[in-house]
Amino acid sequence: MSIVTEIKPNVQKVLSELYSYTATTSELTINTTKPEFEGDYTLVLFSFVKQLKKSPEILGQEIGEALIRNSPDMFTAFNVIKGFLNLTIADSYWHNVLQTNYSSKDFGTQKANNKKVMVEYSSPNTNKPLHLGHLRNIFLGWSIAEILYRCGYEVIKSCIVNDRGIHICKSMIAWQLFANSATPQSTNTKGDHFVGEYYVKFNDEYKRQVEELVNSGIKKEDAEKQAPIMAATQKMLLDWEAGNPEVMELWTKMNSWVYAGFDVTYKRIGADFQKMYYESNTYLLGKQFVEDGLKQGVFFKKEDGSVWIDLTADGLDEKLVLRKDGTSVYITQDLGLAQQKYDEFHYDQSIYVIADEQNYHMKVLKLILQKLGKPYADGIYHLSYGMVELPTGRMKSREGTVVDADDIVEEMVNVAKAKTEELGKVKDFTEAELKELYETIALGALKFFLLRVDPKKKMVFNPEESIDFHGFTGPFVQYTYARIKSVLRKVMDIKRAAINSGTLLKLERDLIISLEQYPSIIEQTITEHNPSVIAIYVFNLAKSFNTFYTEHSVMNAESDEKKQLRLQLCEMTANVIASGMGLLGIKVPERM
RNA sequence: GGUCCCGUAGUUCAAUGGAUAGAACGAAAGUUUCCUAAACUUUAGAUACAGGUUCGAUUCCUGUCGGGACUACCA
Repeated sequence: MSIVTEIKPNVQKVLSELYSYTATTSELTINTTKPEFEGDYTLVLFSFVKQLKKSPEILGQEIGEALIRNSPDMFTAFNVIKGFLNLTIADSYWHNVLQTNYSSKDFGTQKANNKKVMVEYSSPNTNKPLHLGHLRNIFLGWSIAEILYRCGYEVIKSCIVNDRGIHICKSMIAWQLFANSATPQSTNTKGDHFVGEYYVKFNDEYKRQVEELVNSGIKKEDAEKQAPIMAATQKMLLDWEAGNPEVMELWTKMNSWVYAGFDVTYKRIGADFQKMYYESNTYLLGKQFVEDGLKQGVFFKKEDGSVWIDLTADGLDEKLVLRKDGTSVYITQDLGLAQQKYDEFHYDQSIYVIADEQNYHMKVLKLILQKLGKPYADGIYHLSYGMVELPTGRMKSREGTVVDADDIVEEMVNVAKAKTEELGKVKDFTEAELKELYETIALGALKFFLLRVDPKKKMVFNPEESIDFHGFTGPFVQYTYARIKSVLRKVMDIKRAAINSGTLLKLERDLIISLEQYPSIIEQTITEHNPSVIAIYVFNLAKSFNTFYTEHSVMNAESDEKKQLRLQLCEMTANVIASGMGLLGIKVPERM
């Protein structure tokens, strides 16, 4: 139980005893005490002033005295400033926190809870390589899955691959036209990049053809339809839908190139999936919903035969669910896929990591499922995240301003290498160890950078400035860990006795207080679906440790008791850093 | 037009309605005979604007200005 949840019943008891007032837990506001005041945690008194008809000063005095009287083991001092009751928690309490948890590797995590949750993330198109936006998605999805897993959920990571449609045909057509049978192997190109090149070639050629037609006097709108390469693409899509063997073969071949490329990237950045869905298999799903929906009166049919749902009462619009030609649209497929996932896994929750441009779409999806009375509808959660933008604005593939995922990882690795060599601290590492270290630091920096911001908010990535290993970064936290391990390596053989007494110094105390908050931080992360809470926490913890470490020696502590205490502090800090970073998908190096 | 999101130091990000709005980078100045200086310490610097709600507002409400997303029988 966290210190805050322990303080609350004590306060409730006091309020009841002194004033016969019953306070609910949520009425009590308890914050950490600001550094400029004396105390560890602070009870905000203003909310009781009116009901209890006493001044904040008197209330604070009376409550403070009663708390110490009732629980001298927990509270040792208090002071009242304005409407704030600052409480000092007993050293013995903090000692106990440390003693109980310092060697635990899974402090803050939880036992199995028999809940099953699906996390769908990444969800790429198979016509181009992954970019920075995908990385935010992937790191977020992986992290939230890991956090839930470590907190007792059964987690199924899934991915819906957008492997069909007009955009896929575009790269296929361009390959037919321009590739001369070239392959990733023959050109020594990573498969997803190889296919992506043809997607770009398509657009270049398309633009050229449209321009040519416009110059010959055709209206732009018509030119866009008439361009031969576009007409060929449209035809290919029809052929694909008809199952034309030649087209299917090309499609299979090119997609396999892309998958081989994705696999390399996924492996390098540590992404994994238990279940892959392919849109080519799911795009016809969902039609059963149309029947059911019409029968239930949730959907209605227009004169032309198209089927709709009226969501105006919910503040949304009318939404099409079936075209007049009887084919399904995107939302229909998603209805079908949600059902298929449920049939397969019977999830309690289904989290979709999808960019915020689809907020409306996801709202509609959930709403329709609720209206259809699907038992799994309420468990659907859209983990919406903002776009990653460049200083110049939004990334646009057509303008070539997309930051490629593989490129940025490689660049980070190069910086990690250069910086490591410059510092020269690991000259005895083998080649393999160095390579691993560079990857650890590079991905640590990148993941931390993308995860430290609230997912809901859009963020800016500055290619020059974002590659930084100082300050609020992954490498800063990793470095703190490496330093601690360096100390601990030196005392491997020392037995650590239990330390239960002794006055804690300010910086020792600050560190324990911070460590104690870790479980609550994880809980907050889950309720908010927001890993940035952990990133911010773990950074502050590292900072807190560094301040302590600079000020107080561990090896040459004032007494053996202090030395033991600080070793425990070191070990617990290292464990929490490793754990927290692990929840973000970031490794921590023993040395760097 | 309608719906929704966002405007915080020069820049990138924080702040369950709580104290004097925190960090980081950048700028300026310091710290190493001592456990890793990828560190630590200090200084300067911000809530777009106008109202309202209340003991108290960056946070909630209204309006203005500015930015973005969505609003396809595209996915």
